[in-house]
Amino acid sequence: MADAVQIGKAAKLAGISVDTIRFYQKLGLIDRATRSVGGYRLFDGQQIRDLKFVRHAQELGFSLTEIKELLALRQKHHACSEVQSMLKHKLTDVREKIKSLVRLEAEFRGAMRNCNRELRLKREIKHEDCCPLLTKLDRMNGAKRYKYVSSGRKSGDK
Amino acid sequence: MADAVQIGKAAKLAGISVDTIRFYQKLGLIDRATRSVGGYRLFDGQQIRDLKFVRHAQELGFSLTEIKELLALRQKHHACSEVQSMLKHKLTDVREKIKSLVRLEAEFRGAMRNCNRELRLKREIKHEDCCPLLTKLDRMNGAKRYKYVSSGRKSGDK
DNA sequence: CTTGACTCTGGAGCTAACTCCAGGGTTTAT
DNA sequence: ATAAACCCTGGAGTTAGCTCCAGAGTCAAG
Repeated sequence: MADAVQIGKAAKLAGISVDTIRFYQKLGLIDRATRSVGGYRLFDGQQIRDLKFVRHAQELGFSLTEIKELLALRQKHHACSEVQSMLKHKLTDVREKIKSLVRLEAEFRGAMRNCNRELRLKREIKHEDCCPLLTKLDRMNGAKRYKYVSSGRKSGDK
Repeated sequence: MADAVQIGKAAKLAGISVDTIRFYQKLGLIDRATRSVGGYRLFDGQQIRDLKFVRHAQELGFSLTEIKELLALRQKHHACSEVQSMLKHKLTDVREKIKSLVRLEAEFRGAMRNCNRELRLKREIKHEDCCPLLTKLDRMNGAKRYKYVSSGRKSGDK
């Protein structure tokens, strides 16, 4: 049962980088890591699971701060209502994002269709009308502001 | 037609902060701003529209870098195919995000339902089982990694 | 001609979430 | 016993997208 692995292995198992694990530890996200005689961090199954927990929660749109709270809630394993209220928030969030994105998708699809059609009729039109996307962005009636970032992991992903 | 406004007014009209406008200008997003005798920036209708364009494009998930490209494409108003390819990319992006979020929403809803049911049966269960969300995060089979940020504008929004 | 509201510049600071580095120690295999 | 492959710490750097500030100039009103 003493499945203690060093940070490199842990990183591989959890699917994050060594530096990131250390970074999480600095933040206090995961702390109770034991050390080997030589001072190496040793991670057991539970801690690997914690790391994965962090990753998954991140995928679900929780910030590291929120994740810290979640982990805390989990420690005192109860407080269902607190988790619930975070959940409710997140759910609202997520629904808004979905709405915006669905609308966006439709607009993009529409823009593409127009674009294609007009490319086909190319010679007959003034070219400024060719890119309805740009026009659309010009005219857009401001949606509720939200942002998301393009999913680029810079490296450590190889 | 000479509807030239100063930066403060422009900011209000475009719905962004003065500092942000200057920041965009530094980035070269919008540059051809004329100046008054005293050196004040003056924005005309087109530039206000440009600023809104930036804001809208941001809402749609374009990064400032991408927006710069979009604006460039717009300048040479054609290059429909280039816009198209950005569009295609974005569309894929957006679809992925929607898929993740929809899955996420379902999970959240499920978690909430469980949570409620179990709260109702409270006395009969061991409390550790109460928060299926946490369990779920523990067990999750890693979705494709992506991130989005919670839509907080810090200030300048008042 | 003074006051107050606005604007200018350059540069520092901020948040999130890492990422990288130097200069060292540890482990393991040969 | 020495090299290769790990690991350690502390701290600096990165990216995106702002936000804030000081010190100074501009403009309109009274």
